[in-house]
This record gives sequence, C-alpha cells and structure tokens, in this order.
Amino acid sequence: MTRKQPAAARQQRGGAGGAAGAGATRASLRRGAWTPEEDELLARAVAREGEGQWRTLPRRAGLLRCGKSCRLRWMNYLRPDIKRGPIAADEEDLIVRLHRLLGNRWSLIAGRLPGRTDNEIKNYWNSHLSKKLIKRGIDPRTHMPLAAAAAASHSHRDSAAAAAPDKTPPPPEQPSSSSGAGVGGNDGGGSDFPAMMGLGAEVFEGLSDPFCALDAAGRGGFDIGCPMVDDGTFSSFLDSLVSENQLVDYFGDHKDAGGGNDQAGA
DNA sequence: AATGTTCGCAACCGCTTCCGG
DNA sequence: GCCGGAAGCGGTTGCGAACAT
Repeated sequence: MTRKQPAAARQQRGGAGGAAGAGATRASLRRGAWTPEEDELLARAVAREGEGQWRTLPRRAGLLRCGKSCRLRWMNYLRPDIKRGPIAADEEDLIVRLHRLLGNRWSLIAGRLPGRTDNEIKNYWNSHLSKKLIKRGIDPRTHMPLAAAAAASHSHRDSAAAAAPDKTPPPPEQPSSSSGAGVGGNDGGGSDFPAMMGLGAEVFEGLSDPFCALDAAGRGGFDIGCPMVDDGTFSSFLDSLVSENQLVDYFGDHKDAGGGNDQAGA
C-alpha cells in the first residue's frame, strides 16, 4: 500500500481531451482522479442528503462530475465504513470460498466482507489470488486443478472442433461474457457459473437446489422453474459454507506460513 | 544512475436490471 | 405490457510506484 500515492495526487486520467464527443455538458464534466476538495464536497452532500439520487447529486453538491462517478467514488473510497489496509488471511480465505461458489459476483462477495468493496476484492482477486491459485495448480476460474481444467477445455475443444474444424471456439469455462452479464441473464446460467463446474455436489448439501439458492442472492433466477430463496436463507447458507473447512485444498499451507497474508509482500 | 518492466489500484465504460410512469 | 431513466455490476484501462536489469 505504500506504493499508492494519495488519490488526489494522481494525474487526471482521461485527460481533458478525453471527454471528447457528446455534448457540451458531458465535455464540461471532470474526469480522472478526485481531489480532496471534491471528496469533501461529495462527502458533505451525501451526509446531508443521503445516498441515492446519484444523477442529480453532483449538481447539488457543486461537483462537475457525473453521478456515476460520484457513486463509485463514494462506494469505493469515501464511505465511512470502508475498511482500509491489507486483506487479512481469513478474509482471503473467505474470498476464495465465495468465489468458488459465486464466480465473479464481486458485489455479492463483497457483501460478505464488511468494509470491503467489490472493486477492492475484484482487484485483489485479479492481482493476487488468481495468481496464487495458479501457482498452486488451481484454475482460478473453475477452481479445478489446472491439469483437469485444461483437459476439460481440451475435450470441449475437440468436440467442438469436430463440429467446426475451422474455428476455435472460446473456452467454455470462461465465465464473463462482459459486464453484469448472465447473472440474471437467464440465458447464461451454465457458462456463467464457472464455480459450479468444479464444485462438488457436497457443497450444496442441505439445499434442494443450489442454482436457485445462489441466484436468489444475485438478481434474477435461473429459468428452471424453481422457487426463490430469500436473502436470509441464502445468507445462512453462505455462512454455513464459509465456516466449513474446505480451503485446505487451496491454502492448506499458507496459513502456517506465518501471518498468512502474503499480500503485504506481494 | 538510468532505463525498462511489473504491479497495484482508482476510475471509466458498457451492459444489465430495476422501477416508476 | 411497454418505455425510458436511474442504479448497479463486472470488465477493462491507464497511471504512478516499486522493482529489476
């Protein structure tokens, strides 16, 4: 963390010219790094009026930012309950467990980690945990052993190739089509659940239909005609899962490796 | 010491979902 | 039931710091 300079010191990202296009309104909006003054204005506005109404909030706050940018800044940086500092070993374990269950549903995962933001977890996953899993021979997308994952991918390719020898289809285990894709997008149920692929049925013991349960925590529902599970149920479900001692497969030794949090050094 | 490369993270972008009219 | 605006989400980008050569 010492590497990071204060946000305010960061240079403007998109650059003045970046806002090209659109109308004058858009062009006049500031982009890039937030200054302490802007942070202050935003924090005061949210304290005064509460969260929400992001579209109009910047104007009322006297900010030349789009509402989206304000929301993001508040959610990821200014919120008072945000926990600073390195991800602890237990948090790391939890992230891996939840990712195994939920895939790249960062907001859902973040919801189980008080004080952590989806952006933070996403970044941490991409820069630390995925590499860590790979180093341990585990495919971070499917949570399967890399060899098995490769084999599965290969066999998929083979069969696909048989059908269409000219083309190399995208790896089926890649979850993210793009954006919030698939979560509620009832079309992508299977491919959107990389976690499920490597997920043993034992994980869902006690749940009549894990797909329904999982998705209830998300947004929509899989179009497989199952009743929704309320958030409380899902919550307890996750609690029970994350308390299991399943992570030996992943970080069985890292906890012993002193402090466990190698991200400090990473 | 200078230069190149890698890493970490804040912010942006595009898409989907939700919700009210 | 349809439509449009707002909010939310996940992927990607770009910058600066740290590290390696």
